[in-house]
Amino acid sequence: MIRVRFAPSPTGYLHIGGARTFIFNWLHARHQGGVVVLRIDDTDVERNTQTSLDSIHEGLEWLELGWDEFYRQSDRLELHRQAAWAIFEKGLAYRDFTPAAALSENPAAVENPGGAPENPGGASENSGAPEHPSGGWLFNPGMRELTREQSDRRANAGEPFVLRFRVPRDSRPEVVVSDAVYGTVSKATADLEDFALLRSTGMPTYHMASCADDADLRITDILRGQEHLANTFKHVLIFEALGVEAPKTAHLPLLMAPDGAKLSKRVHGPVVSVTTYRDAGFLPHAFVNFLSLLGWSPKNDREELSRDELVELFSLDGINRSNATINFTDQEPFDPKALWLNAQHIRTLDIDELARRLMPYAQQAGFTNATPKKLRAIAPLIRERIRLLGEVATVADFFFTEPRSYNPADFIPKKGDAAMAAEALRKSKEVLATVPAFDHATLDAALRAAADELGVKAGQMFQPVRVAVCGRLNAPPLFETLEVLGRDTVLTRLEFALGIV
RNA sequence: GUCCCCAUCGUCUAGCCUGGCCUAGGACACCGCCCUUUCACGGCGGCGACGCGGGUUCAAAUCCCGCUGGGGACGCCA
Repeated sequence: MIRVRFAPSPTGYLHIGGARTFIFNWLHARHQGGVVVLRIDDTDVERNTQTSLDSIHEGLEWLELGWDEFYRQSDRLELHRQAAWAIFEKGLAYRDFTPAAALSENPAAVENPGGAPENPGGASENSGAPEHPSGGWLFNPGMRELTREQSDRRANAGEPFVLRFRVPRDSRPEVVVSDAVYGTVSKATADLEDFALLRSTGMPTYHMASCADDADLRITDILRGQEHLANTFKHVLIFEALGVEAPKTAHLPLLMAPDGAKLSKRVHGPVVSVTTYRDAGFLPHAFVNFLSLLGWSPKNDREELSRDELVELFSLDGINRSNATINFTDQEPFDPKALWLNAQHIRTLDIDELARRLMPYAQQAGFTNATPKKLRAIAPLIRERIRLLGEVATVADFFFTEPRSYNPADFIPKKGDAAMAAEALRKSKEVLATVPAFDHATLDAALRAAADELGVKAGQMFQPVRVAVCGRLNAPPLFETLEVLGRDTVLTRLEFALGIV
């Protein structure tokens, strides 16, 4: 049984990259009838916020995909600590008593945490910490060699320490990872630093908590962003130290912003937030469909895929290795392809569902008279004309409110003048006041006959009427629109327009 | 700086592993035409890419090497 997990840390809202990782996990699990675990990786007490946790839930729920099991790492700290000490007992980890403060006093360590010496010649005087022959911090001096007795004595005396993994640089040349996407990737142990397992506060680090939980929750497959590929070497070491089999991994290519950098909440702002998509009127599935195509392909030229098709077609083999750029600007926050896919999915919705999904957006637009019945009547008229559900506000406004600010020039038909427009309006009003029924067929016949009588083309007849009832040049088909609006409203607007032309 | 990864139209991608069917396919966007009472939908067509340089081979987008470019990771963050 496949078991996957999505493990966000509650330090910001759910963004597109996180959503995609979740979607891939979900698809991978559902494809083979597996289990989806949602695990909140909240071991960084300093940065966790309830707002963020709520945002993650809100975002994931909106996707309408669901998950099967839920955990919070903060509820499982004892497990993580036990795992860390078990590694210590095996001699595979050691206490590092180097004060955290000493490190932050070192300007180079703060401004240049990567370890690249700004002044190579003076690097050694910075800390005296062992560095990789070609740069890069490996471990703090003296700590690795402490005997168990010395270590215990200092710990018992209350001296704070962090527990570090003892990377076996002497006994083992490299760590090899077999990734479902990137293939066999290896890293020399000489390039791996002694990473922390437990902080001086006793809290587990991400590496420790993540691995201990993956083992305990029997996670079989890990799908996550490629930024974690380098961490995987450390994790392999932890799993081995724990004596468990490491889960299979599949690292996903990163989602990039148009500026070329990794998508980030901090620099790219709300345009990458899942709720921004929801609020604008994306259909959850269209959003899922769009993200599923970023870094993955069914390889059969299909793009519009239903949820079942996605589950059916999804395979790790279809995941690419190169990063994908998602297009957005401050003015247009949505990738044109996402917009197109959303429009496509809107068109496949049946009218009742479309009307139902339109309701919140109509209310949001302030259309207090929006009823399910009215939206049901309008939905077919705008289904092919909106890309976002939120566009109901601008495309269907005249169904709910009186048109304002007419542009008199709009009334003038092609190859016509104001007199022709006024004539068309007068005639229409006369005909529509007496027409036996207010339905498409009757309206069509009556208005065309009226145009003939006036000696104008149908288009010249319809344009002034359309502008009178809709307030603008471009609108849904005229007869259906008149039908939905009803005779009284239409007559009133025609009368009003007559006063403008 | 060190390590790891990546490299096909503006963007998302197919093709690469198992060289020839590739005068490189699809989609979005853009442009044009058609349909049409406007808009939209739809249909048709156009524009547009194998980063560079060496190899290997009868033959390379596909294999190898180098270069360049891009990204990521190097924390008592995740």
